[in-house]
Formats: sequence, C-alpha cells, structure tokens
Amino acid sequence: MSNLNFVEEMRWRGMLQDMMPGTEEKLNAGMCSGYIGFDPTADSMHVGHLMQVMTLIHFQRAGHKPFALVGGATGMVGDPSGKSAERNLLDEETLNKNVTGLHNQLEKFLDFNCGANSAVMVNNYDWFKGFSFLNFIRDVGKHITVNYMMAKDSVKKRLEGESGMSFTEFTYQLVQGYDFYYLWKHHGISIQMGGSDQWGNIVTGTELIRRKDGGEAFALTTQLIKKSDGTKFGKTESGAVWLDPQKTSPYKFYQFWLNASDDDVKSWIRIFTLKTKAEIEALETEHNAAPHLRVLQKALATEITIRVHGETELNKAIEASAILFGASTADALAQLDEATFLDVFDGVPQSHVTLHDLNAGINLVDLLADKTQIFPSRGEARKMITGGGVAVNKQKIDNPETLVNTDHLINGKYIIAQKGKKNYYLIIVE
RNA sequence: GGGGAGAUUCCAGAGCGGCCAAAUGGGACGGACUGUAAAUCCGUUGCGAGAGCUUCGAAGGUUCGAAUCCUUCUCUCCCCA
Repeated sequence: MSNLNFVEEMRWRGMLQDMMPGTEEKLNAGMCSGYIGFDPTADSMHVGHLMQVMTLIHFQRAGHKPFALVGGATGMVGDPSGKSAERNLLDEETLNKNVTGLHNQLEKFLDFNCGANSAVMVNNYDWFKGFSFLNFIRDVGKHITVNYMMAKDSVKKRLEGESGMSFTEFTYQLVQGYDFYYLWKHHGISIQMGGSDQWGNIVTGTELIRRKDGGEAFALTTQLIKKSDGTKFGKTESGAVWLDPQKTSPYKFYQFWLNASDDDVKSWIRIFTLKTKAEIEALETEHNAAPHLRVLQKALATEITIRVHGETELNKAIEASAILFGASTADALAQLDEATFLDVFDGVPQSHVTLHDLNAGINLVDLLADKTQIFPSRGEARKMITGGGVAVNKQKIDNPETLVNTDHLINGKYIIAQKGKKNYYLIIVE
C-alpha cells in the first residue's frame, strides 16, 4: 500500500461528495478494486470527464486497483440522470468508434502496467451482448422492485416533467446496476465511484449485489464542479473543451485553464493537478501577493496540458499565447517561420482569397464581409471597424475604406484579421 | 367536445391606424479600464455608404397609410367536461 490515503486525498482536494457507510473503512483495510463508468456519447472525453479520471488516478496512487468501464452497452440505453428529455440513441457503429476513442484516451492517464494495482479497462458490451432480454428480466429484474426504481431522483424528475420517459431509459439504472454486480462477481470490485448525479445508479448496483448474492459493495461520489459565475463547467463559446487535439487544439485547451477565474482556480488546482497540499498553499500565497501574475492559473494550465497533450504541445501553446496576447506586433508575426506561424494559428477559422483580388487591393469591408465571411454583413463590418474593433496583422484599423493589398501578406500568403481582442481569423491567399 | 387568452426583432416584453425598424430590460458583440479577471462606464445589435428596402405566426382583405382593423388558416397556453 502506498502511504497516500485515497479518501483523505479526495477530501482535502474538495472532490469528495458522499460515501456509503463503511466505504472509508473498507478502503483503509487494504487494496481495493474500484471502477468508474464512462459513457461513450462521443469519441473523445472532454474536461467534464477529467474529474472522474483524476479520481481514478488518486485511487491508483493510493495503491488501489482502478477499473475504467466503457459503457458500450449502457451507451445504447442512455442515462436519464440530469437529463430533462429523452436521449437520442447512437447507432452501433458510432458507439464502437466512441468506445475505442475513450479507451485510447484513458490509457494516457492510468498506469496499465504496474503490477498488482495496474489499471484495467472493461467494456460492458462484452457481458451484455450475449445476455438475452428474458434472462435479464429473470435474473436481474426480479431482484429490484419498480417501486425502488421509481423512487430514484432521476426517474422522479422525469415522471413529473412534460416529456415522460421511455422504458429504455427507465431500465438504465438496472443495466448499470448489473455492471456493478458483474464486476463485483467476476473482478472482485467492491466500490463504484462517479459524479454525484450517479449516486442513484450506483446504489442500485450495491442493492442488486446485496439482494442477489448477499454481498457487500460500496459507493463514493465526487462533487459537481462549480463555476463562480454559475455557468456550466467545461463549456466555452465554441462548445465543450475536448481532450482530443483534433477537436480542441492544445492551445485552446491551455487557454481554457489559463482563463479560470480566481475563485475557480483555487478549487480546480486541487482537483486537476497532483500537487501536494503544501505546494498548492505555497502557490496560493504567491498568487495572493501578486494576483495579476495569475500564478495559480499558469500552474494549473501547465500541469494539465502536459498531462493531456505533452510538453511539446504545452510549449507551443505558451508560445502561441505570447504572440496572440503579448504585445506582439506585425514585425513579430513576420519573423515567425511558416510552420510555427501555422501552429500558432492552428484551430483559428480560416478563409481563402485569391491573389488576383489582392493584387488590385481590396477594400477592408469587402475583404471581411464579402470575400471572407468573417462578418455576416457589410454594415456590421463597417460598424465594427469604425468602433475600433478590428485589427489586421495585430495593427488596429479604424477606417473602413482602408485598402488591403500584397504589402500586408505575412510569409507571402497569410493575413491575420482580428475581431475584438480574442477572435483571430486567418486569411489564406492563393 | 365547450369556453377564454395569445403569437412582435436573439430572449423577455411594450406598442393597438400615421410621430414604428418598433419602448424597456436581458443577452450577445465591440471599446475604455484591467490580469487574456471581476466590477464599472461607453457604443453597436434587420439589410444598405446613402436614398431607400424587407420585417411584427401564415395567407388574403379594408385604408391614402396596418405590428395595430376585418376574414381564413396554423400553432401555443389556460379553464370546464
């Protein structure tokens, strides 16, 4: 056993929400196997999943054996927890693709080759695919009453709501409950963890284990991640923040964490980094002494970006940030070699313009509204330019009649347009 | 099945024959300030450089003139059976 105590760790990091009685004692008594389920609703995890991943990491670091369950089967049913409407079902092909994607990502976080407490990945489709409906309702359904299932919050809310709930979704908690039973029976897993919205589903599992085999199993849930401004964690204007670099560039990923508010960063750094309590407190002192330097945000963004994307990508993201937000000028842009330049503007919306148009010189409004769709209308482009909200190659332009020509090209083929401070557009000339 | 209320620009919500491209609030987007923050303040928020043009659930109609009046249709909500 490691000298780290899992529950203590979760507690001081503010990750722990609730445990079943006896859970802590069980965990302190020796190595336990525990699991968390991941729903394959997409082929990549987003930052919202990271809390669960971190939980598994702590679990493993404390000497326990973590299992990650990918819900190939449950994904076909749809978890009603926290959902106000019936979910769309994914087809099997998409589901398989998603399962593979999640699998690959999880492997980056957990150690799958470290002896006794190596992490293990399981897919519940493996034990559900051959399980017939009749056998299921006979062997599993028999042990849980409808009254019990109806009493769950996730079900109650939907019954009271407008849209109702299909039998499929109603069954979800049983299917997930059986996962727990199966893993308990065949892999000796005694604890299921998950977000606080999973409490009901997890408890159905422990109940099933108790009623079916008289066994004992435990539950532990994590806190919901809160944001001080009340908005949902993990979403930006452009949607969810994914771990997959194809979906969210490492630069955007880094920026997401760097932009954490002062209030949020104090809890996030505990949740999303493995820094010790002493290290975090030292950083906080430093942060409070000079808040504008955002020591905490930088530490958080750095550690988590390395974990997800690696050090090379982190350095690129930092470099890109310096160019985009630092006091960089058209000169600095021009000095970048093409590869770095493209890296910096990776993930920035692109548009194309012909060299022919540019040779003649294009009126800025025409360029931004007609040639590219950076602005939806000419009037809007004009207003924004006049209002001082537009820059070309980091240089502010407030005259809508300005002509853009080949003199503005960077590396002979690019123009950077900026709408406001944060919105960059790459115009490629060809 | 019977009775009532309503549908307005991103949202909420005024307007009830010309002064309405449509109050006000919110949101969004810009600007200043700042820490790539919060708060605050300022500006923009149908298209158009402008004249002007197209919008107020849909289609018709009355009128010199309609978001506003009439007819039909579609949809929403509420009450009763």
